[in-house]
Amino acid sequence: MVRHEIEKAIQHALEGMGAGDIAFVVERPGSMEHGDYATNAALAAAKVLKKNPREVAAELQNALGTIEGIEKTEIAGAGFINFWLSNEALADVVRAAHEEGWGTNELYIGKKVLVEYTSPNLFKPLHIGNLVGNIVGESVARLFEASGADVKRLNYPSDIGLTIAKGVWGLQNGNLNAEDIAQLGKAYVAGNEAYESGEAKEKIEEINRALYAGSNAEWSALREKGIATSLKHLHALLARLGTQGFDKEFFESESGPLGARIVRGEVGKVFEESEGAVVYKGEHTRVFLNSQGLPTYEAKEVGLFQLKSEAYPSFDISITVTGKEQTDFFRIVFDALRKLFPGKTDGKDLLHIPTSFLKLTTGKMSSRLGNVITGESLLAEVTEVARNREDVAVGALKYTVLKQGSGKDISFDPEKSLSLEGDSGPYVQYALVRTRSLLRQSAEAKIVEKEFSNIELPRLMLHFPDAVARAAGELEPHHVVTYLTELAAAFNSWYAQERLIVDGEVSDAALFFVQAIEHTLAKGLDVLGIPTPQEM
RNA sequence: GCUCCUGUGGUGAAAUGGAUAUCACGGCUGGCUUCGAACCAGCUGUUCCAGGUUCGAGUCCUGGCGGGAGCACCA
Repeated sequence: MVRHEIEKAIQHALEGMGAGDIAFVVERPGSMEHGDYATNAALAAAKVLKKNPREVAAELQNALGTIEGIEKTEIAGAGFINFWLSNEALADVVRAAHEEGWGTNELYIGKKVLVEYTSPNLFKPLHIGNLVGNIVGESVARLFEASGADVKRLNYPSDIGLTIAKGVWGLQNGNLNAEDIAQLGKAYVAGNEAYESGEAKEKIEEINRALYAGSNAEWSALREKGIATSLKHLHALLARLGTQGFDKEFFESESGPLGARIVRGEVGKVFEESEGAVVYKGEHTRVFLNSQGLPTYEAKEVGLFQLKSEAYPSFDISITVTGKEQTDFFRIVFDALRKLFPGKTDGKDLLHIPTSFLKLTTGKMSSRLGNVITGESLLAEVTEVARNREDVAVGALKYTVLKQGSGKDISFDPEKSLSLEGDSGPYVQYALVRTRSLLRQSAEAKIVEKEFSNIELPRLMLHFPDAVARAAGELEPHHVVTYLTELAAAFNSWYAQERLIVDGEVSDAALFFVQAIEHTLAKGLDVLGIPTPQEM
């Protein structure tokens, strides 16, 4: 890596100038006019040396000597030093893009990372929020993998509780088939209505208690059947979204009782009793066991953590992806977990990734679908706009979710996200498709040995691994999205001006170059979990 | 009320304390006998306000104002 060579040279030069311990960065400059890399080292050193920054820059520039791969350096602005790669170094970038490990880094090498995401309510259709969590979680998992980590994908479905009881009531009352996903959905809706209206509130609560206790064979059987149907359907839908199978699924029916037992054993130590409930007093008080002695969401997290650390005792980082409204909740729960399991949490990272709300902006869609927008109906709607291409629809959806930093709400307009013009998943997919189309057609052309040179695109490709590394380090996939859009735009612009295949002949060097772009776009999309179509 | 998040062109976003704040949409203008027009080329800004820290602030700090979320037995 040329960047490391630059860093080494600067460090060495600074030591010679008596400023060896200052912090500096070598980064991508804001504009390509400022070279391929820039450093603020002289600005930082000037402060320590109490000298004029531009003088320090000149001194530093002289002290750098020759750096492999660097053709030119220049002092600019307040005292930046800009670096330009040599043509040979840029050719190396194109070559590197053909290698297996292109775009990977070693940020998390040797680390075991647990990523829990999606976490649906079984019996209920996958909700838009679940969809967002799935998209973010999958990309984060892939970013960790690209950074050398051993990733375990985890799912934590809710398989017991009021939702399930409503569904079981609906199944029984309507005599519906628990093995049919459509009928299962109807059963939940019916149960929910009956509960809300008061028509069967007591009955459903009775079912709920019986399911927890396992005291009614018929109800329990309906529950089991419904769960199996629901899970199967869930896995099929997630596969369509490009989620690789989960390594493990933990269920609330396991985590609840386990968590309750652990919490009960720690009353008077980590937890205390208050108004008949068992609470944890952290930043503020949270209830872990309610006054009936039943585990709340909090205690279930305790059980879940126990299950996770039994399955993967040597994990280094444990991540939970959920809606951002749970941020505060997780802060306190993680705090409690550290007190509860010091041996299992010391030196480990427990992280929560908050996901944004997806706000649909078209009236058309919400009116057609009503208030409840399921992940599946959204996907169907977007697919229709995407000329019936589900892979393009998935790309549009995922791009929209991943293109911005976490914490902000996402406005999603199915029309605009699939607009024929830029800044969308299909835009990047389209650029990729063009490279692939070029490569296909080149296969039928005569390959000739001919010079080919393009500086612009290799200068951009140079920064691909850094974009992935930064996204992985910050847990912010949008850095990759931004980068890919820029690369796709640069490629499209080049493509509009240049012809590759002329009179049935194509230059071997040009072909090699297009392959490099194809690899970069494809690997970038892949790390986001966005489909990489052959044609559109 | 307390706590956390957030405020950037008409709209949606980007910018690890750095250089002339970068893209996209919409709008206007032009481009398909051409390797794919889901594309390309061109035209349009008080970073909410006021102070402060810094060689340098959209970014950090303080105080306002606006938006969102969370604050005891739901998940």
